[in-house]
Amino acid sequence: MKTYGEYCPVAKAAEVLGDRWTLLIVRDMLFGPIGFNELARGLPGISRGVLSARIRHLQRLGLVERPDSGVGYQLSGPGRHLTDVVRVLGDWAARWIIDDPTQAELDPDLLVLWISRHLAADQLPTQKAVVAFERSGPRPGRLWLVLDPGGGSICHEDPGLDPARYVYLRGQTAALYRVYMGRSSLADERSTGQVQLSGTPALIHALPTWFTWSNFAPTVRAAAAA
Amino acid sequence: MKTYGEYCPVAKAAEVLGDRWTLLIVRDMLFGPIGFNELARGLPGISRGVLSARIRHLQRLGLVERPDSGVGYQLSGPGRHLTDVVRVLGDWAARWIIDDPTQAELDPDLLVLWISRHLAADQLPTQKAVVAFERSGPRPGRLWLVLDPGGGSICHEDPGLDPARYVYLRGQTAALYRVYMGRSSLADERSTGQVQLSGTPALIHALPTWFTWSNFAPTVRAAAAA
DNA sequence: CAGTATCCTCGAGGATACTG
DNA sequence: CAGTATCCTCGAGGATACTG
Repeated sequence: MKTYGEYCPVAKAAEVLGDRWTLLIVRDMLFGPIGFNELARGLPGISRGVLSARIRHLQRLGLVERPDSGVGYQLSGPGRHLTDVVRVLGDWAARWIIDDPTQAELDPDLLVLWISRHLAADQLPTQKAVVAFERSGPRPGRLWLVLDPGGGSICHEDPGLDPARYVYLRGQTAALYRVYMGRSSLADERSTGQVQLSGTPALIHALPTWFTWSNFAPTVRAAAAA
Repeated sequence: MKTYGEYCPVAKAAEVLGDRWTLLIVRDMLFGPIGFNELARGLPGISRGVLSARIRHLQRLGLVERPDSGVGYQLSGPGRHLTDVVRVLGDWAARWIIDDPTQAELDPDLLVLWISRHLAADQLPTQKAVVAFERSGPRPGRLWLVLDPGGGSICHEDPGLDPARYVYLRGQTAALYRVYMGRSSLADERSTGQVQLSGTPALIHALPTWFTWSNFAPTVRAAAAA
């Protein structure tokens, strides 16, 4: 990283975190240990070379380390203290900057990935259940999120489980992004028909309890209320 | 700025603040309205073209505006909320990153500029007083800080005021940087002879009350104590 | 004081293919 | 899965001189 040559903590922080992608890598490591390819998947557009260089740089600074398991990476003690930094940056942008998503930002894979990273661990179905995301609009497509008490996993093909364990979530990607970011609620989007749930009634009823949505949704809601 | 194409507040914050120099420009605007050349002086190494482009960008985003006076720039409402962001970033680096200054970071002009921006407004001398900074070491030199109740101004020539209103602060730049950043105290550096005060006794006695030092000094001290 | 205009270089990083 | 290696381009931004 280019330095500033200033003996100032703000300049130091900018040197450490100011490289392109670095802050987003830290953000994605805040959820716990994560592998190289999983990081790459969550950062569309990053090249493998850059991701590799960033991780090595963060390791050299002592902010990222190998987990005891030896696979993937995790934040070190000092790195975990970046939680506050990421939260404050995100809260600021959620309050003052963020608008509706642009067309280019409507990445359905990323959305489902993020949704799958924000699950209510204690509310998940005791028996495997499948949320089938079906997006309408310009580029229709499907994704399946398989949930069990241990968490969720994303499939690009129908996992082919018991049909009674499916719930279908249909709508435009933009509508689901709004729900995720706290610009609207699932209930609102359902009542306006932007998002439709179908499938097993018990699962339709339970689905809203599974997702906790974006960490910044409360701030977005507070900003909208102000 | 390059975008990330992600609908995420953290990515948005990184897009807005992630350009080289931007965060430091915001930092220097947090003290109140400031002019173009004054900004450039506080950011050694920035080119006038880049500074101009950054300011215009921040204006377009609505984070920076012209003060009512029409001269210089100031943060807007949303921009002022970056106070938290800058503080958290700096606190993190002050706690986990910052070390003693490197040789390249020992810029005496910048140090005196920063000292002059952190004055205890209600403790300043009622009559003009001059702090003459005399640095020893590889590149000796002098700077004069003229204080009055309205604040301070830096001179590169002896302002030639009443000699009874002078206090001389001698030492190596590194020692004064340590004091500024909270890695040591003025009293400590004086007791070890790293910094020497001479001149009018009443001013020597009063001098420690004039300076509040870096905003991050308390965090640096807390980190050292831990 | 407060910028704008021009030139020029270097390196950041995207794309891609490859390896263990 | 987890990276490394290579190529290539483009644009960021430093240096400098100039203007109102």
